[in-house]
Amino acid sequence: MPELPEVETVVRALRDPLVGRTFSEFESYWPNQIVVPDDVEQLRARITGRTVTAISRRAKYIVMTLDGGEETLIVHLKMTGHLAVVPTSKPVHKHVRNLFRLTDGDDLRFRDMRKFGRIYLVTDPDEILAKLGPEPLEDPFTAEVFRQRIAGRTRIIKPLLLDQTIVAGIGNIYADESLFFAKIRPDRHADTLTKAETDLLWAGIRSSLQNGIDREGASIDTYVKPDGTKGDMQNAVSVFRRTGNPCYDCGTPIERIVLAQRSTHFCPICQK
DNA sequence: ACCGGAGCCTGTTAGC
DNA sequence: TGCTAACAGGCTCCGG
Repeated sequence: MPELPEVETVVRALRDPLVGRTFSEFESYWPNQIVVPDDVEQLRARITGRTVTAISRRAKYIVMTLDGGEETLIVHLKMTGHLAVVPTSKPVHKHVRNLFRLTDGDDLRFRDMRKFGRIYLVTDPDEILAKLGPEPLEDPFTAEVFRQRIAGRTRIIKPLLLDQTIVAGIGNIYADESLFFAKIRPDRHADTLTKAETDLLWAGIRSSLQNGIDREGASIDTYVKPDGTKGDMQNAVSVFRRTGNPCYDCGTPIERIVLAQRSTHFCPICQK
């Protein structure tokens, strides 16, 4: 499941093959993934002839700026999305849902087994991105800012971490890993955390996400890098999907519970 | 403010 | 062995 580190890895891999390239055609095999504009024809008309001038990431969104500055193409991979630049001559994989043809013999292909991924073409990116909380790895996101953003919140901490308006980019894997780092049980209510615990959680968010980026993502379900190879973060998780296996710190079997309809993994001894 | 549930989806897996 | 049902989950919307 692509979260911030996985999306960052995808963006870095796409930058070289995509920036400077021009869209020449667009083919949609599953138009439901296109949220805006309303119809495929409009999307096709607005991107044809446009050149990608920049690609970046905001939370889990991939943001492609097109020349002229009037259009921004935004893609969210959700659960099983996979975005890659491949030669047009290559057979189209059965899970390719939307295909952007480029002028020089390549395609930007959006593969997505479960069709949860979303495509947006907007003139103002804020239409999609404005509601997001701060980027957890950027300088403005200090421990102080984190404390303020959860101040007064009574919700259970794990679902709170998954709320993209509080902090952007954390998903199920890195929420569990951050809480393990901070030795906080995922079912604690946010208003019971001490300042020291909140600071530790802030550090846990930063270090687990950075570790994920350094290892080029966690290939636990279907996630692979644009070139099809696996990331390495799945080999470095402390608790995620390790149910029943011994905690690396104390040997106690990792437990699995469900919080807000999400499977949640933690060490019942290390995490208080 | 917060919670729970439905919906979007399909490949994999658990259970009969 | 072969079938069905449950499960996985990021995000949005709805009702309470």
